[in-house]
Amino acid sequence: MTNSALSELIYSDITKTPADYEAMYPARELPEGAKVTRLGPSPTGFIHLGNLYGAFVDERLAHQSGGVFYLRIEDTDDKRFVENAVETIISSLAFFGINFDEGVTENGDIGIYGDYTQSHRGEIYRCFAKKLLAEGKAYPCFLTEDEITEIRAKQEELKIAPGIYAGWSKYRDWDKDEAIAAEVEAKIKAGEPFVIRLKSQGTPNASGDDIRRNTVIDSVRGKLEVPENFQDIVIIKTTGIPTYHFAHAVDDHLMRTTHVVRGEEWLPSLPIHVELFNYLGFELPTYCHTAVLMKIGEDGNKRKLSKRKDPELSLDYYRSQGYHPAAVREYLLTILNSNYEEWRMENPDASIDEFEFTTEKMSSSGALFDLDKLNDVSKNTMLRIPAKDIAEFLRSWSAEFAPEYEYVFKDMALLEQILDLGRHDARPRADLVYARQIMDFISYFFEESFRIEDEYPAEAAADVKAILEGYMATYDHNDDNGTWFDKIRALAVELGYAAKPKDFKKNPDEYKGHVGHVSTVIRISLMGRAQSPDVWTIQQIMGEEMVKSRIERCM
RNA sequence: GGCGCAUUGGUCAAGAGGUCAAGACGCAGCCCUCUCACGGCUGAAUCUCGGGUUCGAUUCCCGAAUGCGCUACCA
Repeated sequence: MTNSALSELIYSDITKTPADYEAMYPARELPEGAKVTRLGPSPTGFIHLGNLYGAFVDERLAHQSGGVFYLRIEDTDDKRFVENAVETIISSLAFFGINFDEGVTENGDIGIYGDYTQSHRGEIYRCFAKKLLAEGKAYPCFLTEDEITEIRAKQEELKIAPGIYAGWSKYRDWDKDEAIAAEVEAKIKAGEPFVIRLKSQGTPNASGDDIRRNTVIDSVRGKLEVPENFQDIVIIKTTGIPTYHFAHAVDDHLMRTTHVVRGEEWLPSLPIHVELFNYLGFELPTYCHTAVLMKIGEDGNKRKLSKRKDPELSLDYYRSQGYHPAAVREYLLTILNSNYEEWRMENPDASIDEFEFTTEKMSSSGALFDLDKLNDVSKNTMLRIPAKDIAEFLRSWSAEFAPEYEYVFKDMALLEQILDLGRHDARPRADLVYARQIMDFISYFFEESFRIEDEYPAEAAADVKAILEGYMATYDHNDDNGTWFDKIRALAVELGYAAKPKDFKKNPDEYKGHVGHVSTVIRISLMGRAQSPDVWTIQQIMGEEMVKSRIERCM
């Protein structure tokens, strides 16, 4: 039996040839330098910050170069499928501003390079597997799980590399032994299960200078000396479904991907991919192996690493806390490109599209996720978003994650005023970080959530009634900020408090306290807390009626 | 165990064979100030370790340590 006969025996149903697919999926006509990238999530629906991080690289690379960014569903692992995962993936990413030009969408595929779901592409993979079989670059392997375990045990004993490679599967060299050839043929005809393995040309267990290496340029890491592969890895599983490695080679070639962005956990399998592309006669894409994002424990600053299933790292966590997508994007960019932050300081109002993102500026060591930094970036980002937009954002956030705040959105014009408080001053306030925090920050504006949280300052506790009565006696809602405060100062002096904090500090024995203490009494009566933005401005937003009723309530 | 990748303050990081080793977040103090925030100033804090190359290494080389990853018919 020849290789070709074997390939026919196994894949008699495959009538197309690789050339047919090459013709079906011609090279893309794109401007010079345009990059084609893809995101290939498995459909578990679980997206974390790390996925977003990688997706950003893909998205920026493609859209900055006038290229194409497409979504391919990598569902070759049948055990992992979760219902509605695709919708979740698309909507989560869209929420953070990641949009695809091509590939899988909620309403079917877009683009001529499909199908974009790997489980629908079986025929294509088998066609290329058939080609490798016919060329003697792959072989059917009937080793059972038990046999493989046995082989592994033996290899461990010998202290050599585990796995199936030259010398370990008798099916590898079936064509050199008539008995095995006959066995293979009989097994296939009998319908026994088997996998297709790559027949690697590498030298097993070479060491030192004997290891042949290929030079691959990684866009993030620079020059990589990739050792040659010698493992006969599985390319088609018993189920007829390809492994990631094989699907990657076939898909990224046929879909004409130019840049493969993936986490550094793929680095060890790069040798396999180099050999596969080589065998298949495909041009190697440009790889961008990104560093993995790690996490810092919220309790203290213990260094806690984290991969998947960490709720802290889940995208939904940030959505439910109410971080604005622009803030998360901004944060990700600052850790993605070391020169971004600097650029942002120089171009505070520029669109992120104007920033030239490069893979060379990416760090090759993993960054720890830093919540403090996110919060800082967020409050500055919020400053650039109009109050009207923030109000809308909060409303949709509340509808999805925190319906208990419904009352906040009864009067959107009022909410806008509240959110804009102090944001247009010469030195604008940066109080707004994320939705949950904002809800607390503005809670005193609403009767539903107003409550007295802080105690009156000790210096003025005895005079609360006098202060509030004095305040009401001269209160005029039409006073301007200056007049209003002059009255408080006068009241303070009248009651035996220093007009300025400095006076009190100099002669603490001459006064009960200072204006600050007096105004804190007013502040607490109105806002329930000792710290807040400017009282006069808040009063203007609250309106005369609410001001008076709150003060009187405390008298 | 083997292999791969990584290693500049607490965190993110710039950086070049000779620098007082940028900057940001966080922290501390001071200033501004009716509180807070904003802003300003100041400060504490870093080149993982050991060899080598060199007149000189944080920077180049080699080891080690540490961390992470891979070592599947998972991706």
